Amino acid sequence: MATMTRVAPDTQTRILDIAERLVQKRGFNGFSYADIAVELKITTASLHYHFAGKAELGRALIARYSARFFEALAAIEARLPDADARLEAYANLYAAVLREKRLCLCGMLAAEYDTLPKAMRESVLRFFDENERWLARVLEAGRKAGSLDFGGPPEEAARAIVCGLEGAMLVARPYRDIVRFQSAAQQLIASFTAKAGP
Amino acid sequence: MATMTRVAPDTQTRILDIAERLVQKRGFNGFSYADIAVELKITTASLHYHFAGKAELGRALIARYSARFFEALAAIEARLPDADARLEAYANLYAAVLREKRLCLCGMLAAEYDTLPKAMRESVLRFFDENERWLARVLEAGRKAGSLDFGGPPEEAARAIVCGLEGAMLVARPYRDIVRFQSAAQQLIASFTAKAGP
DNA sequence: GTCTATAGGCAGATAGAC
DNA sequence: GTCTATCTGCCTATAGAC
Repeated sequence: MATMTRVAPDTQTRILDIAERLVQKRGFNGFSYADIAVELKITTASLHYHFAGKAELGRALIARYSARFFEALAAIEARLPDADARLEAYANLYAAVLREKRLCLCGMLAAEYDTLPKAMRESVLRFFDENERWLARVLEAGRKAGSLDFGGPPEEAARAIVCGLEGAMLVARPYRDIVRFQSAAQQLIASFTAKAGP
Repeated sequence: MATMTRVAPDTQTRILDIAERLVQKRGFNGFSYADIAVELKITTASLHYHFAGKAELGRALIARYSARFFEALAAIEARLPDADARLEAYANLYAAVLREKRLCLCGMLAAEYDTLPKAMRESVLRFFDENERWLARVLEAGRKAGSLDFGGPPEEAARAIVCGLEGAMLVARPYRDIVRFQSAAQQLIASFTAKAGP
């Protein structure tokens, strides 16, 4: 069992925390080592001790972000048995990010994809892939159980959900309007939910 | 009546053409005056004669892109009387952009919103606003005519469509997979289309 | 691990000649 | 309109001391 002790985060972790926020808010091309250094009150030279270059830092960011996200998905499965509740919880993961006025890390990197170091590109796509696989399983199970209703293969439905939620974040964020996101997300999920009735 | 004569584009237009492509592919923070200068075979100093700074260039890009987009919307209305056909044509505008491996200009700028010169921000939001207004009118008319079917106010449905299409471009582009976009767009539109039936 | 110092490059921008 | 020349600033990155 994990202990409850919270130790102060080490330098590597703090670098990742700051860099993650900067990428999600300003993009990978919108921040510099200097931004991190100022906030952490160390020099840019010291940053290079922890991460050889921006590309390596970027790779580490995606790896940590993905790992945490997939842990959150596992937690949803452990906590909620129903497919429709799982879908709602999934959308709430996105909402929580938006509430901090951030974009999904990989959504932001998708926009900047053409300018990313090669080492980062593949792992951005794998993030989406794994999201879609998880959603497809949820959707398939929900359809079998009768709580969800949609036509076509669950993989395609899963892709539409990822697209819809990423897009809702992208558009809602500059308006600073969480309601805009919630509305789009709710309509999206509703279009996969079985209608009660005759 | 407009003449059929195509004159060679002037320098301003060529600058805008190149810059537009660069922003849609690489982002506003992902290209420089030097990139344009090389391609146009003039110096960066000359660029400053046509556009005082990058912010002014950015403003001009949004203005031209928006104007053309709204012209395209007017053309759809002139050509297609049915709401469901108009929706499909609307999605095809996005698909045409994606086919050139570009993101929507304002979708890209939405991702970079926090780093944009102030002069550019407002016009990005106005682009989305006007898209939503147009869609809301189409949706409302379609519901009255019976070709479309959805619950809630047309303004909210319109927002969900903009979000869904922007997101589908964002995610599909790094995969270089137009089918991924088409699938998401089709599901989205289908969720607003009246079902034929008993 | 963190620092100072510095390299080398690229960014956006301007002055002034033609 | 376009050029050369130049500026200032920021960027990533490295060498080497502590």
